[in-house]
Amino acid sequence: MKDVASAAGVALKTVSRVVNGEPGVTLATAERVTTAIERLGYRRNESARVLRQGRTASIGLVIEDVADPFYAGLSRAVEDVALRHGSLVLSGSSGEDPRRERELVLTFCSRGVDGLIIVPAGTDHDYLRPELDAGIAAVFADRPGGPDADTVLCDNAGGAYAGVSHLIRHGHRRVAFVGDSASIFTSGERLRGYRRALGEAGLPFDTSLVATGPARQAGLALIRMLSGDDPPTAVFTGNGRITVAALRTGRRLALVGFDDFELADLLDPGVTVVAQDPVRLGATAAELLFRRLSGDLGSPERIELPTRLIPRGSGELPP
Amino acid sequence: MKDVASAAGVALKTVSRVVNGEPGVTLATAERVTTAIERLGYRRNESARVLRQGRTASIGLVIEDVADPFYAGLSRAVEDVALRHGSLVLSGSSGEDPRRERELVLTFCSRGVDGLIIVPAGTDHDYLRPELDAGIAAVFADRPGGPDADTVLCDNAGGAYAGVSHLIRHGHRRVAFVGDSASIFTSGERLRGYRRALGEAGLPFDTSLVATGPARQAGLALIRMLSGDDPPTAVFTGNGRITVAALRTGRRLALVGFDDFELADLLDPGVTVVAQDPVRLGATAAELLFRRLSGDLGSPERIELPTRLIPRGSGELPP
DNA sequence: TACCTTGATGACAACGTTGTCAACGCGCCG
DNA sequence: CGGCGCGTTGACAACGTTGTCATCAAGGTA
Repeated sequence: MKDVASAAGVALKTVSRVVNGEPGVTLATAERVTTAIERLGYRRNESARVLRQGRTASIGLVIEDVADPFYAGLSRAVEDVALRHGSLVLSGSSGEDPRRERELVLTFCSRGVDGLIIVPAGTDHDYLRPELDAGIAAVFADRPGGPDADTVLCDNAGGAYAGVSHLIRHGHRRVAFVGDSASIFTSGERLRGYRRALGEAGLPFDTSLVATGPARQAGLALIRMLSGDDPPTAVFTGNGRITVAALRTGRRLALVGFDDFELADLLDPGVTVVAQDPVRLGATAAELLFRRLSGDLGSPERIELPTRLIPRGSGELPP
Repeated sequence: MKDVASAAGVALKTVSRVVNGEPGVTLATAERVTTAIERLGYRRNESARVLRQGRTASIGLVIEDVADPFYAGLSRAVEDVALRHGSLVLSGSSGEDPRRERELVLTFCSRGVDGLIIVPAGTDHDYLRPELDAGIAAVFADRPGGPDADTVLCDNAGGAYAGVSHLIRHGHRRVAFVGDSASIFTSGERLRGYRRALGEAGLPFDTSLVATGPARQAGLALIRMLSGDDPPTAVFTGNGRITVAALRTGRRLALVGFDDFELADLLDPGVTVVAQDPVRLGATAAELLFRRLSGDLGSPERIELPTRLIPRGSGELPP
């Protein structure tokens, strides 16, 4: 910038004004400056600008794994909203590791992000306190981050309730639940919906029909369950990866899965799912974040997005 | 930092030393400083550090669309490698728009990224010249960015050749090619492999068997082709989205698709594909970038990763 | 005792930008 | 013709950090 200034024969500040489109510069002067900028290939140093103004026009996004289609859709939505607000996105995958989540968040903060969108891996977010006090906004997505934090969720319990009820309506009395570790919020909620559906139908909650854990392990548990005596006649799977694991067992199962996935309709039978909308989730969280950033100081919001049951065949198989 | 210094009763520089683990500070002093840091919840301002040292420990990643599983895998790999090198990743989706690509790249540069990994949407990267001269490293991935730029590609032509030859070996004489717009590098290369396979088998190149364009449009073209007179007996699809579009035509097709996808094995028949390895692509590009960043000034490299034919049934159907 | 070495600590400038305020020239009004 | 206001421009400080160099005290040596 200094070089540009001397090349154009003006003061630093004038160049700054031109670069930022501030008023109070003659057309002729602006012209000279612009020419010099072109000629020298000058680009503003954003770090310095950030240092000076304290605003970075960037937000941090911490998710579990970009390679998971659910989070990939969410990412893209966040990115698009950020772009519309002139912001960049720093993103990182926590891989369900609370330590890594924390590390990412703090790194983002020290880089001066204006706000954060976090899919929390851990449950304790006290480490964020100083940052929040310092005015960094944060929105939690997919899982709650705390009682007084902005949060955007899917209706996990309701979705699971709808899916399991659907199976029961089709005549099933023994419906298995195969899901993620129950310590994960979404998984716990879905299990809750499952129990509620059973309860309302007057069916017992039978722990021998419940398997939780990582996808592969859950798949094995399902196989054991199916080859035991008095096996379930239908299965409700608690997330996309586990739905796929269930499909890989190779059996023709009455099945409803939580989370939609590409090609679900092309399988035989088509896979009935409870669909979430990751794009809407990401967009909603991002919009909320930018509302906060532009000064909305209202009390914390907790938004719950609806899910949608999509019947495709597997959920309508008789016992 | 100033506050910490006065709280601990030391000079600014001493705090800086402690924060950076520099030698030359008594244990007692360090202790006092650390305590003060804890108490005040101090975090180093990375922007200022960047401004001072000119190094940001962050790289920029420009891809076509994070929501596409191929790029999602690539992203995750880049992220992991960057993490291992203590770097952050700024990422953005260009959506095949060269203007947007340029905008993203320049924004990243002005934020002072140390290097870039670019899946180029455009063909002209002259706008990068000033940045490259300024010492920012760039690696192009999946598509070449220019003759003298580091590039990591998949063996597109070879993969397509293998896939089409596979169909021919199974008795097909009329093999259609349905792919992306031929102006996209990967698509052009795959078409080249297709022609080579035909040529080597002594089959004619028949333009009525070639359809290119966006997925939906290509799908429609395929349907027209199949219901014409003298239809193809087999189809080679040029990317994942188009493979899916072909599957959605609902016909039992002899089919080999470029790019693997989840559940390809669960369809009936299983879908034979030419698999690329997005994770390896991303990791290779990132490793190359970090090698450059750590001072490797060798001449530009062009790395071509192999593809792998995975027979699953659809590619082995007879004419 | 005087001098030198060593290690700890601090003062200060610099990175590139922008906000603040002053200076300057010009035309207008009284 | 003098003073005033306005629009343009520039000088300077500040953002928070780190690199450079100076300072200072303690301890060892001649």
